[in-house]
Amino acid sequence: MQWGTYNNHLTNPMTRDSFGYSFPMQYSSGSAAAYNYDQTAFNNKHNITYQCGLPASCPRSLNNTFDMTGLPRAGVNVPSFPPPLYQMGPQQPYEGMDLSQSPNNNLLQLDTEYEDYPRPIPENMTSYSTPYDSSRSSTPNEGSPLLHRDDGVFDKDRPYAQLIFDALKQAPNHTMILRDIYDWFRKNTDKALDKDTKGWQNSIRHNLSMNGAFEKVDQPCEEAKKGFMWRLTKDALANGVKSTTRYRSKQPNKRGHRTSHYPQRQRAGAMGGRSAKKQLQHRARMHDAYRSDPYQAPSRSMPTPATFDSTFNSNMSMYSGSPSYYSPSGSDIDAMEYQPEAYGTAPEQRMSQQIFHGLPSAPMSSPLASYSDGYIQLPSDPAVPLFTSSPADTPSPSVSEPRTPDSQSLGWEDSIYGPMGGTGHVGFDLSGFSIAGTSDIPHAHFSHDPLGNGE
DNA sequence: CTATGTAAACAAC
DNA sequence: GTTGTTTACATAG
Repeated sequence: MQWGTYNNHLTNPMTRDSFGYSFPMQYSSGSAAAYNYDQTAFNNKHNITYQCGLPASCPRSLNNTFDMTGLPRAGVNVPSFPPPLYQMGPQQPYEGMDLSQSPNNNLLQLDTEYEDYPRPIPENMTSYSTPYDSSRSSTPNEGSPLLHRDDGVFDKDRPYAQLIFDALKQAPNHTMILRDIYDWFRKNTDKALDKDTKGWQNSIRHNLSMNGAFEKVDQPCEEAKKGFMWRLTKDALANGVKSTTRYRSKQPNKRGHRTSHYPQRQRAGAMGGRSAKKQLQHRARMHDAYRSDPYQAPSRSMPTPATFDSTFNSNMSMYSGSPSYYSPSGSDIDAMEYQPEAYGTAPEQRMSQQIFHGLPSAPMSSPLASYSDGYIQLPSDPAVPLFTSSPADTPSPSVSEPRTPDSQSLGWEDSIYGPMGGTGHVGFDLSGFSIAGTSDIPHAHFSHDPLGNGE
């Protein structure tokens, strides 16, 4: 695990206390208030999304509440600004820790969840507040305690995913637009030194798309050209960014098996454009339910036996009583990537999930049929259980089973989990959803309106 | 084999 | 042209 060699203390522009928590230097590190902070006030529903801003507001606009670092300006009272505890850095498995040898790594981090992520946005914070001004007439890092170039803070040899993680981590709400990420790279890395090639930008986009640590924010910016905002997932914030490869095809490289020069596959990018459109259309409803998950691509095959893996972490929080891995490549990192255990669950429950995480599971079957457009077909008979334990020869669920790796915006506190360690019961978290149509419509449509704006 | 970087096709805007 | 998705391929280890 290459990243295990990185010293996060150096790369993280936070101070780190003896507990491994990181606080922005601007705050008092190690204060009793920080450790004993009552988080209940911040355990509210997190209907705050990263709005592109109030009308006529777009990401790059700064506001008077926060400075360019995203921290409150001096003298500005921001009552709802997250407490220092919110600024804890992730318990990243650095310092030589080998993730592949620690499938229960999260067990060591039971207390590191972020109960309210995304963090609240102050009322008077009108928009995404970029630390980078588009004019770039000056160096936005000047005077900032958070950003220091040329002092070794940013390791220039780290992979893109890590660098993007750093960029987003220190951005307000851990959210940036692509161009700001570009700017961050220009300022803080050497990836962009070669101005003749745009490959580094391509790589950034590739990582944003392919790495589950990054997610698009629901609302596209009003200036369409700026695209969406990208945000760290709460999982990434808690556990750090992981391999982008995790999200790549597990299909063996068929190189050399071709009989023609033309690729025997779906055209590269064909899914991209169309799915992007689909996502635009269904974003509010499905909330990117199937973003960046190659396992559910119709062109891919589901491994057998038909086990639901723990990465099936949909907005419905389909949760097997004994989650199993889909890890065709045998990677433990894969298996732990999207463990839902840390989100909104009590420590003891998470402990249970941890305990059961590694146990073998019975194959699950489901009458659910789903469609690549985000629709899901429910059994017409409500008596039909949605999931049951099944013999291995039971047909597997569709490979296009909708799932929600992007999970930040709703309901993850309210997940209704099935009995842990049971025999295949599952819980659905349908909070935030409504079903358009009637119960006897097989082709039910899950809609989602996190902002309550109507659709 | 995995992790990573890069190129590129492609769609939408 | 930009943004986003996806696949392919090369390379290091």
